[in-house]
Amino acid sequence: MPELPEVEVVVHQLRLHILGATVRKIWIGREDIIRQGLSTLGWYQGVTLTDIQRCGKCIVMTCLRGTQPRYLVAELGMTGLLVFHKQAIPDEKHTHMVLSLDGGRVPELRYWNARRFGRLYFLDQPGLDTFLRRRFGLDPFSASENQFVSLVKSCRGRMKALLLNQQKIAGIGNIYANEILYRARIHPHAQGARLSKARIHQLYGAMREVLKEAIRYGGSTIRDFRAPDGTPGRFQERHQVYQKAGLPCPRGCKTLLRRLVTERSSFYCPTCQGRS
DNA sequence: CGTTGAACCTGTTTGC
DNA sequence: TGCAAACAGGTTCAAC
Repeated sequence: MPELPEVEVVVHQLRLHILGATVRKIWIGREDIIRQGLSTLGWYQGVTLTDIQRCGKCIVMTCLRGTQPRYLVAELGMTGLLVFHKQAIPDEKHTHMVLSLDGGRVPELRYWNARRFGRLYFLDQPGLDTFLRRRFGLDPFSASENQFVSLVKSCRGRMKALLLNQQKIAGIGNIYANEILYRARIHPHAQGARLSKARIHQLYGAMREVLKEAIRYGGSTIRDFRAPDGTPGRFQERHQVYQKAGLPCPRGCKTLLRRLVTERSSFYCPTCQGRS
């Protein structure tokens, strides 16, 4: 569910509603949802949320107590949600954390996750630095075109795999990898190193356009995704290829879209997205 | 180092 | 209808 655009939408709403709020109480449903920092939980009582950012697909909240910062990092995985009200979640049994807040526009923030592929991390500054360094490569919006060209040129593997590799470029998941490659007319199995500079230029533009447009439409809701206020995304209405195998190519080339089942599902047009 | 596939979980959809 | 298999937005680890 949550790839860069969805996380960006979440962060935007969190900033509007809970930035500056104080954490009165933290309720944890099951402790194994916390991958790091369980023993530091007590420290967070009374902290103020002074900054909220997206890093890759993670939400990073700065928690200040006096002048000391620590961080709460939420990883959503496939089914994770951060929401303001219980009405926004399908059921109560997968709520794993509730922050009770003072001084924000909403009284609480809930972390819900049915499949529990995502986790929570309570980190100090060095812990956060290590976490970010080990995990995330270039950011699609901060990376220059030259940096992106070097990255692609150094890739001996498949382009789809490169776009999904968070340590190389952070934030893109299966939906947007497919949509980006379709827009750039590049085959999911094209070898990065063999693409011309002109085609990498296309890809760089397609990546930023698709992600930007998806943010503008509130992300994609396939099933569970909601913004914190409960609003579903609308970008799924604009998907060109994702989960559309068997339908005609939207460019009108009369070819039927296909699905490759190696790795994770790749959806593409065999005519528009020629190899290499 | 790069690639592939399985594993981690739960829920929903599909097919017999 | 009933049940099993397939599949789902992600990450990580082992094996090659």
